[in-house]
Amino acid sequence: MKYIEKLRNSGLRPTKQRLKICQVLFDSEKTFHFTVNDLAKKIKIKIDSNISLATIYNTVHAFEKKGYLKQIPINSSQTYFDTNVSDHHHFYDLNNDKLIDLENSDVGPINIKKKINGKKIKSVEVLVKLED
Amino acid sequence: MKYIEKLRNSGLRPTKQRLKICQVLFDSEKTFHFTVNDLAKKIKIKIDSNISLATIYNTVHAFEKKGYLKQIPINSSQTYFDTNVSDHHHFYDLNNDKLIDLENSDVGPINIKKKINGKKIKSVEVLVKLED
DNA sequence: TTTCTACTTTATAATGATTCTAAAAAGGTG
DNA sequence: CACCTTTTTAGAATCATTATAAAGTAGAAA
Repeated sequence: MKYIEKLRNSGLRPTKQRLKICQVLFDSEKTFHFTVNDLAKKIKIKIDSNISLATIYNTVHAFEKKGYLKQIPINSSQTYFDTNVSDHHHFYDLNNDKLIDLENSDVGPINIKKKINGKKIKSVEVLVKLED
Repeated sequence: MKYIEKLRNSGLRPTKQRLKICQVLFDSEKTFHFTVNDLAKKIKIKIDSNISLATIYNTVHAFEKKGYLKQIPINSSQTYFDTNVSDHHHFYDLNNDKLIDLENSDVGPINIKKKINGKKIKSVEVLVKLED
């Protein structure tokens, strides 16, 4: 099945639970943003099965480390993840805590002129806060 | 004293504790980044007095709401604040969890081309992740 | 298939930052 | 000073996340 490779690449055995998590994460047409709690609910609804939070955390973190998921840099009580792993940015609507993708092409090139000794840039992420 | 106005502007009475917090936050030559825990330690060392965490949280949040402090958008178990409230950005060194200011002039203009219906932009923040 | 071992899952406990609470203390106005 | 409101504080509560350890499963090898 198509998710086995993704799991193995992430250093995880393809178990029933993990394949179900993959289904919810990667089977949908559109990418989406989620917290671990959101994901747990979605799994319960879509797959009608209870997977323990520990397993979900474990799987999500492995995917994140491997680049199959991205963490969204934002201050919130929960950690937000994105199934869109392309190079892009976010709007954050302060009035309802919703995130909206901002494509790279909608921001234009960002040129970081300052260099830090011995360090290289891993990512450049823009967060645009919105209000009414 | 110079911090009384800042406190009153933030809707807070100038109490002994809050004036001490102001001293540590705003008396230094350079701006700095901190977590509430960092700040509590700094107060203990510099002012040699114990102010309860509840009071520090309360004061920091009031200043943040009023714009005398900024929250730094980043995923971390603790919330990071910045006494530099000018329009600027950050490097985040993943190897040691340290933040470094990135002045606006080191990034160049950022042009957000996408508009969201009925919403206005409150801030545009760039986070540049660094690694060895 | 059977066995064996390492990896998984899970419920539950532990952790740690932040928020809440309620009683005692302090601010500040008259 | 008197009074009332705000504040401080220690400690409890909350809540996301991580750790634990016992029972289950994957998968390689015989």
